[in-house]
Amino acid sequence: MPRNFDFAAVEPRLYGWWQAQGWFKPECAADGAEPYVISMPPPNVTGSLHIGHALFTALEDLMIRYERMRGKAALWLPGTDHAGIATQLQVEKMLRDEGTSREDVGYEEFLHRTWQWKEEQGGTITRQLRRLGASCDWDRERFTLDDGLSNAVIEAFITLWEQGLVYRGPRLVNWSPGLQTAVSDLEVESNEEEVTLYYFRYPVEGGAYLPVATTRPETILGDTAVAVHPDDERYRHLIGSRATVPILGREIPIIGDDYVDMEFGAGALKVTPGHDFSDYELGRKHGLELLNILNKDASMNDNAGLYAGLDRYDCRERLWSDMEAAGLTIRTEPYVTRIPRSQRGGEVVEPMMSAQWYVRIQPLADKAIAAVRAGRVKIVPERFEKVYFHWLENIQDWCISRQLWWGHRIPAWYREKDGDPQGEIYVGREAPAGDGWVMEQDVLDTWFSSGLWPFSTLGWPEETADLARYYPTQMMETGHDILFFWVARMIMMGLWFTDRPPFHTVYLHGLVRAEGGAKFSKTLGNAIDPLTVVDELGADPLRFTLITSGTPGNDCHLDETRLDHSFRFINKIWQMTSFINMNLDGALELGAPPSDELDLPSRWILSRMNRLIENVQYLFDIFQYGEAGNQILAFMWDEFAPFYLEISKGALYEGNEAQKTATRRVLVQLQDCCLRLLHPFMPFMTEEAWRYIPHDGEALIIADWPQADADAIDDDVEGRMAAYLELVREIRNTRAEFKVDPGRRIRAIARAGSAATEDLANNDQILKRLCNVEALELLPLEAEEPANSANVVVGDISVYLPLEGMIDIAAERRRLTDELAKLDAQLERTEKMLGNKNFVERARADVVQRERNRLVDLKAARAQIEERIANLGRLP
RNA sequence: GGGCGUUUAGCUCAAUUGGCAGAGCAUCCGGUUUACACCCGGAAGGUUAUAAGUUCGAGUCUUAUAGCGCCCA
Repeated sequence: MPRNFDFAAVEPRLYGWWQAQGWFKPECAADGAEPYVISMPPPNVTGSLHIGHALFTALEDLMIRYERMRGKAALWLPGTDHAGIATQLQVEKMLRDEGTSREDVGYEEFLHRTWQWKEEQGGTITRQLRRLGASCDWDRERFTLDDGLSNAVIEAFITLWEQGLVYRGPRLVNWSPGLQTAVSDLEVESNEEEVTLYYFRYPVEGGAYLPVATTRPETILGDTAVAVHPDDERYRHLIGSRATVPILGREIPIIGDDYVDMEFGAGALKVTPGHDFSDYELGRKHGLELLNILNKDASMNDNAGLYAGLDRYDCRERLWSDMEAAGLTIRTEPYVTRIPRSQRGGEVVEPMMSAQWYVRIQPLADKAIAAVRAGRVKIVPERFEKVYFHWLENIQDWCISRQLWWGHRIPAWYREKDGDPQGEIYVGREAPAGDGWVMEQDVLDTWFSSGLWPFSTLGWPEETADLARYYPTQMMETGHDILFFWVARMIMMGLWFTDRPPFHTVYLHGLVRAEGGAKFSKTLGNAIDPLTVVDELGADPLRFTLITSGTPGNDCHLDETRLDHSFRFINKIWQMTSFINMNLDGALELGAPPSDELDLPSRWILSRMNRLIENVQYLFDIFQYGEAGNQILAFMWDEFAPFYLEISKGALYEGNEAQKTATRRVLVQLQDCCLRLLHPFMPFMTEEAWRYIPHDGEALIIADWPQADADAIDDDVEGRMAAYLELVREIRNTRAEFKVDPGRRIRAIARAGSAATEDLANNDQILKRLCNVEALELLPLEAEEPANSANVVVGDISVYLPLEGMIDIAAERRRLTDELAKLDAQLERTEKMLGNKNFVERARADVVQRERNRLVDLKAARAQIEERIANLGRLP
């Protein structure tokens, strides 16, 4: 067995082997196995792997490998998303770099170039997922723009149209001037920014003025009213009069509405229904004219009069200085408000009137709410259900059309009628018969196709065998940041089109952030590149770190030192395997011998192991994978390796054949179990290490998941062993305190009498191997206590360590007095608890019993130490 | 403005129904002990943000306050 785990050589070899054997496919399970399916959240086809992808890969592969080991027909279906806006932006940038543009090359050529780009870049991210060990069924890989999925998108759109749930019409939309497309509410991010608040005078008929404040003066040109609060003593007499739009001289009404906030600005409100969502509502309520003053690139249009053609911000400046000259300005002041920006381009989005396609979403939302309420879909952690309900209960119709070129083209045709080029609309797979039909240019929101993902990838709307067997899926694992974008829409669309929720459980992970909560970003240079980590440390440490660093739903702040720790853990396991491997001798019967043939340490460690299996099972059941990983680590690093494995050297090096064989069987059993439990966390090292210990089966990836043996769990054995290990710690502590050379083997003497002491003497390897003492010597009860000794007490066990020439009586007395003080403090606490009638009567029985046992132990230890101090007093 | 989360060791995070607050990293001391120096042994480090309450018992439950973060207006 190699001295170290050579991850760079092993990882590709094992991955290729697993895949070639067909173990990533659900068909490798036994006939009739229950399916377990995860649809992979499809990454952007042209993207490359970042730490967020690594997190979902680690989690989903863990789930899939776990269920595969449990005998399920496990299917992790991979794929990629065409990611309309993101990809189009990338290709446009490429064209810009070539000195050309989307418009210059034209529609056909642009699509051609984008497909070309997809072919070149498309394999990158899926290759990178493989490096992490993702056990996906690559034969079933899908792409949102492939034929099958495009067919599903068209089917879904036409169905919704026929059901009257898709409509087209002019609405105020979030318009992205740079991208020249509408975007949905969700794609707009509003954050507080420092801007300027402009105070100015609205001339009113009769020579008066109304003071108004705005952060967007250019929209004055689109005002169609001024509003004041009907209770406002200052201005209410003006309701019904007319005001004049500055510079343009257009007359508009002054209206009264209690929507106006009298405290804001100067108390009066300019109303721009064409470029503000609140004003739009106000305008509808009051029957105001709706004026559009912007072109699609956010330059001013003819409605802006002499400002036509100016960019929106140039116009703002020019208009303000013209108003200043006209004496209409009051003042400006710094102001903090939320500015809506496009999630993709980062530019300021303008509300603008535009004809778009919408989904009437309420009927779909109602079903989605009901499904979660009824528990047909479970969201982990549960608190996100509230967020989900709140969003769906206040949902707005979904704007699904985008003025992009890259995406699913909406299957609609227009024909001129009564002078309106779009007077007639036809929706269908093919252009209708007759002349003059022109196909819709708009494409669908990327999330429209993503919403169909769990069933479109399995063949829907065709009734395929895969759809029948693997739908609905079991688990949807994704980030909580796309709960609305994606998860809610999948649930809506799944219920609507298949009448079943697309998955049973939603597991939401958090964002991976840098230390201190900073966002990872390339520009900040604080990004951890998963591929660099894989190159340097291997995939396993990255996976283990990501899984054990977080809890469901919470962002995790990734501490890079944990990567090193995971790497060292993996080395540790390799070394443990290596130790077992080199102490084998020929064929070995698998499984531990029956407990009555085992020594105390073996029964102890098997009890601990089975308790671990129980705990891990419980934690997996409640999706606490991180804690499960940590518990396995703690078991191996804090119990198995430093105690059992060390103690086992006694039997292996000095024992008889029966002892050797029994110990080997226990060691192999332990390591086999740990490797199985860890396989979903760190598939490569565990698989490779497993080959070096006796095992049953072809590969760990398809080995059985461990089951706890409740009969092996023995509280009595664990209690006895815990006391001895406590004694070990005390002896080590004492040695350190008296500066005994770690290499020096010392004597240890106990007086016979307690059963525990004799039990310990029968297991002399414990003290011998763990604190470098000779075998425990037993003195008769009536014997004198050994001279010049330090004394160590745990419960009713008292051990003397003769340390000739090293013991300072005064120091020993001080040490024992300190010890006594500690014991007294604990005694006081325990006695107080047990003296409390309420505690004894009301606390759980096992808790009370534990305190009673503690009291007995503490009293015994105290008596021993007191005696010892008294004896010290008699020494010269 | 409404909602959700969060605040635990210097840093990053744990803590199964409420039952003696734990890891890793960093720090200090000591070690080439035949699986591992990618290691081993020992030490130090905490009024669990603050204030009340419920309870025999609170990091955990309730209420209020403050800081930080996210979501929705």
